[in-house]
Amino acid sequence: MTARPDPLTVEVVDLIGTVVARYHEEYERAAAEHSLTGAQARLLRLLAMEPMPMRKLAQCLKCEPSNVTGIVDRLESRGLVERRPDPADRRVKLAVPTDEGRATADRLRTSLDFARQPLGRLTVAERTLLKQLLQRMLGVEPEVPKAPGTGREAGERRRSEG
Amino acid sequence: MTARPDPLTVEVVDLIGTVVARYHEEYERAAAEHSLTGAQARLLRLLAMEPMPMRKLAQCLKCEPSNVTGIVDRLESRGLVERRPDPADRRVKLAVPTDEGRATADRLRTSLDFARQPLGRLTVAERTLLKQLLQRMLGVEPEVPKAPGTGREAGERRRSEG
DNA sequence: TATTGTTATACTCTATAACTATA
DNA sequence: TATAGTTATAGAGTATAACAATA
Repeated sequence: MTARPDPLTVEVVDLIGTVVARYHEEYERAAAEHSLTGAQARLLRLLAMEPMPMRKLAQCLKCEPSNVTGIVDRLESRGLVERRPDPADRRVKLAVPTDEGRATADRLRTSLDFARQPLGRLTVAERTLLKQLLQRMLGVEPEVPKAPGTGREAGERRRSEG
Repeated sequence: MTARPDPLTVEVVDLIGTVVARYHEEYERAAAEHSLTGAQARLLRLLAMEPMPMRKLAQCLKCEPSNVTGIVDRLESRGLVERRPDPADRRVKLAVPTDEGRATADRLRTSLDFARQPLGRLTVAERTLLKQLLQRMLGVEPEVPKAPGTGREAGERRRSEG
């Protein structure tokens, strides 16, 4: 019967699944509003933060470099991205957003009000709490571990599944 | 400029983005382990919970009915799913998992240890808290609102640091 | 030789529109 | 007429393999 985790964990996982689904719908919707696919939107947002070589784009997007060629092609044909030679290494092409590309990326971010909409239901205290829980869940170190023992070290482990 | 939300909200949104990315990687990886695509895995898991007509599958998957035809075709050609006529309405075809399909769906669920892995880092109390926060964020009513004030008022704040 | 980016190929997913067989 | 499912079509993303230019 492939034992399931305890009911609480299942509930939380289901909730996370719902969050994931909504996040994606929202992302695709926002991208489509600008006539972009999800992949194009993700690539454009990456470049808006920092221009980079094709190879690095592939790493960031976790896909094969050959795919990046096509996605950048489509963005370039719409005047949102440019390919520039890297003076230091003539094999490398740097993908750089045009001014219009940057503007689109900016509007895209604004459209992504998944940020504010659902989170708006939470108080500041709750958001802080959620942040801490997600950080712990993801194994991310809190940014300011001032005190040596940040609170919950090994003391209160409590796992509940088989 | 397009004013950004406050830094705390941005941080939480970024964390949620990370959760979403990991969830997807994990899902695709688990599906690939069984030589399934993500879409095929999602459809098969739906059917394992409850056989349903093609039309309803499309609604659940939030895609066009014509897509479902192809996905079911591929699963059927591998012997994981069957199409059965609906006695009540001869236009309708019910998609039903075969025994092997059910077994695959079950193994798939087990592979999805995204469930236990990251959540294992949280104590039971933390998981409960996370559940409540996500429910509030998603606007989902807690399932047993016995008492008029369901609890998450101001009384039981419990943060573990900060 | 190794690396960067591209091309060629094949498969899947996706939406749209037109078709069929039922209702 | 309306509905369920399919087919046909086209575009996009994906991985693999082979290739050119450069290192």
